[in-house]
Amino acid sequence: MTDAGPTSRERYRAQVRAEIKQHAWEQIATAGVPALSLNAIAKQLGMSGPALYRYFASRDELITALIRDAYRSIADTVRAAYDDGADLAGLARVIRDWARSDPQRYFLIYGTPVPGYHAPDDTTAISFEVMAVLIEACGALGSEGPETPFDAHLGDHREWARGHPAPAAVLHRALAFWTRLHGVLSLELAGHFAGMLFDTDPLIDEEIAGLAPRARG
Amino acid sequence: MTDAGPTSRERYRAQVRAEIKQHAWEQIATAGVPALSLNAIAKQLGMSGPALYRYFASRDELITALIRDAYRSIADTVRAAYDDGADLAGLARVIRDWARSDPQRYFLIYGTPVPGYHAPDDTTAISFEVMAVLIEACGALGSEGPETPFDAHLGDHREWARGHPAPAAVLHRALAFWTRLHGVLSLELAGHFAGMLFDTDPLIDEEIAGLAPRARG
DNA sequence: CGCTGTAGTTAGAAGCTATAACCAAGGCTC
DNA sequence: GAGCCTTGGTTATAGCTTCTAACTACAGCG
Repeated sequence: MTDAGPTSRERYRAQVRAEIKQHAWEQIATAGVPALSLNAIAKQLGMSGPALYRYFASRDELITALIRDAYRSIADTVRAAYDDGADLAGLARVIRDWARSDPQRYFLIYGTPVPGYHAPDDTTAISFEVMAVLIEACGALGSEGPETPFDAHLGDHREWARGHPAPAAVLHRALAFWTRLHGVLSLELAGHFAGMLFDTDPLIDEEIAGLAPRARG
Repeated sequence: MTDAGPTSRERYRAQVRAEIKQHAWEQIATAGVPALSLNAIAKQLGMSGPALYRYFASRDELITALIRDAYRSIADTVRAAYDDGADLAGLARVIRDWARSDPQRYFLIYGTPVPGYHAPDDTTAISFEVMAVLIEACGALGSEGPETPFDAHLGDHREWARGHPAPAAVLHRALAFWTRLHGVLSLELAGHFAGMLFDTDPLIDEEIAGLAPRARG
């Protein structure tokens, strides 16, 4: 009992902040980030306008908190799946399920960037957690086959992988996993496949399966 | 001289509309779509507020016009490159150059969707122009190799390609070209490779080169 | 010359973010 | 327990936004 834990005020504050974020997610899911209104959230919570600024200093700070939570959520999801023994195909499946469960949350991370905005450092750290899992999962596939020029280039610039000691071909695969999955997923979620009545799951599966070493020789 | 051509009023109107869009593009490029302000544009043009509504009925209508122009621009760019003899690698190059020249314009088409918004029909028609070029360019690669299950699935659902008679494997390749290129490009333009000091061009080149028939067997 | 339609104006409603000033109540210290 | 001080809430207000309404002036056509 050296630390008395959160005080009742702290607990209340955390509770209200959570409720605010909850309503914010609902607004974003139904109308997108531009329509997010602090005023409307305050009314929904029964308090009037500026009271909300006691909990979030600005609209940007609220959105930043949402972005942080989104990163945390996908990183935990990917980590949990990997610890449960998921391979690359399995990781692709949990990520696409995560994205489809709330497309606007996915786009909050991977969608249109705001020119001025710079994500806080800790979110890039969380983002690397995901990349670390991908690299490990790609490493399980082995790395025979000749090294391409781009492999060598990546091997010389592995600061983006925090200097991860995996073979360059593995880094390349992790990167391609990310870009291929995002390519299909973001176009699908953005509705660019609307009117295209095919099933996107097999496309994702094939794109990911194509990352296996022999297919890249 | 059966048609007297545009009257001076029509020419003036078209001119002002063009100037409005010009300023809108500048605002979007520097601050993103959410910061687009009709009021600010009107002031920049020396007219006061509501005058602008004589030219665009609403903010949404202006944005829709910009979206239409963006689609028109990329379709013309791709078409011109193809007519100049560009292959898939060349098409990838012109598209990525087009996107990098104005990332926010690219994201206006392929970025975060607004939940309620539905693009007008003619833009999807323009979008198909691009797809038609991609399908033709992919057809030049030939289509030997076994047909995958997803190939067959695509062949049965070719309404998205307006019933284009290309072999299913070719349709598949055009689709993968689009998703792979968008995957790398959108992550790069969104800044998710910031801090990753490698060159993305070779990654795009390899992803596109990997579409060649023998690599998919 | 006169009429009509168009381009512009100002005023104003409703909404937003955000700040300022104020008030009530809960918890900590003495 | 009394008093103070932090915290959570209020209302008022500034300044911005989109957009409508009502009005004016002008340009072009018959």
